[in-house]
Amino acid sequence: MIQLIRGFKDILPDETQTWRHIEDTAIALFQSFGFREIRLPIVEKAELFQRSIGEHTDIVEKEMYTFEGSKKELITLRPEATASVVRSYIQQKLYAKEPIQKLYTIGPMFRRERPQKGRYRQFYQINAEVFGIASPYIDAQLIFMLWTFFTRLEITGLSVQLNSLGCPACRPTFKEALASHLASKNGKLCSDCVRRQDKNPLRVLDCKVPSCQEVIGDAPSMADYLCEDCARHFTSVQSALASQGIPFTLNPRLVRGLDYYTRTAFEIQTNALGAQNAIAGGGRYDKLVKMLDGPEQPAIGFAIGLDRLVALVMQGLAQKELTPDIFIAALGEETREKTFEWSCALGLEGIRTEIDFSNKSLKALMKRAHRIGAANVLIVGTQEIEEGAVLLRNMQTKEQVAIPIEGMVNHIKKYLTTQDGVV
RNA sequence: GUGGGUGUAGCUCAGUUUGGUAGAGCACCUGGUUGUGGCCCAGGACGUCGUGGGUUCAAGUCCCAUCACUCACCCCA
Repeated sequence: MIQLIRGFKDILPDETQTWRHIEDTAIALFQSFGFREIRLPIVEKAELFQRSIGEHTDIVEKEMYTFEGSKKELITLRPEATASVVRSYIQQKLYAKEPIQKLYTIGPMFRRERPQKGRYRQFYQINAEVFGIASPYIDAQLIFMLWTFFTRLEITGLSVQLNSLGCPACRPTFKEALASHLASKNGKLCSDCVRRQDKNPLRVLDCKVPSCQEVIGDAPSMADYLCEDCARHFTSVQSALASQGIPFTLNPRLVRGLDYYTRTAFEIQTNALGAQNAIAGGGRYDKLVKMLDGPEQPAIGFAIGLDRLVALVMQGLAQKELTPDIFIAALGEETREKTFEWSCALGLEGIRTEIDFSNKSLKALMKRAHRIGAANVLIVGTQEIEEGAVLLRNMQTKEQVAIPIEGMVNHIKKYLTTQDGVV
């Protein structure tokens, strides 16, 4: 037996309803906030991610699926969407027509990590990005939209974690202060953090090793080092969020995994999925467009982890099964031609119809109809065809009525609507 | 990449300690009811015991390897 690849998964019909529901909810909401869909390739040049995400991030160092293309250039299965959106914004010169672009995209991402609950090597995200707006109000609006999204999905147990990562003007000062603090605690850091200390000291703030937690406890906080502009921006975001009643927690240790973030960073966390508690995250990346050879345009965006979200939604309400309105129980080969024709005609009318083409006893057919949850069974034997009327049985009330073959589809339509009215 | 747990029927699992004819419940099929579902009763089908090797007269059971799933570390959505 050929099995699927480690860390990948099939999404079966029992789940796809939920996926579609979530995607529909997101699309409807995002569109009301002025977002338009963009669809991008799932492969890009490796360089795009190296330059945007950062050489010294775990994603780039060890998690990307990279292979050699025909002209021996390195090609990567995208590990995230923002880089591609930015690339497209620049390459297609979307800014020329209108610098302000609000875009969303839905699709798979790939990272070679050890699979775990809520973590797959191919995982799905809904991304939303806003280009060309520097105002803190868009930060707040984006978070407001994200919060509304989860509210509409009736997800509970969520929190918004908020932080500011500063900008190139103030972050270096903070990095220095942090580095000297860490250096003073030499010997108390875990091996990973010793490595991070030089390359990316901010990451140490995120470490969960108890001994590191101690060191972090009295470490300097970014909030104390924000420059005037960043501080004002951050305050405005907070008051705008508060004015909309969005509950948020200031989390000075919230660090994004990608190097391109500046200023506002946020994450939506759940308490219901074990260790994989982040179901959405994002932030501002004001320098990235320029960094990738585009114009100087500010930007902000977020990503929602669909796999985890589906798991949450499935924990809640059971999804509605799509059950047949009509099950055609055809008795014997002599009825096949007619019942086949009717099943097509009913399907055309939007009536969910199921038919069994095998030669089974009526008992077996009734059993199957019951099993798949059919609301009604159309019983058709040679006798019915001769008499010009077939039997329609309501599986719940057990009531059976004769339906004339002449104009049958209309009769059934009428019957179903009165049925809905009664129920 | 590191550590723990688990792989036996379509599903949930027992059997592994102490090697000796592969099991239960649910689901499925047939019949009881000659053309009517759910409940009941009777019968039936379904397994290379994850895979490969080894030990043994004999392996689901012991040993080695390997794969997959799973949880945690790590990372992140």
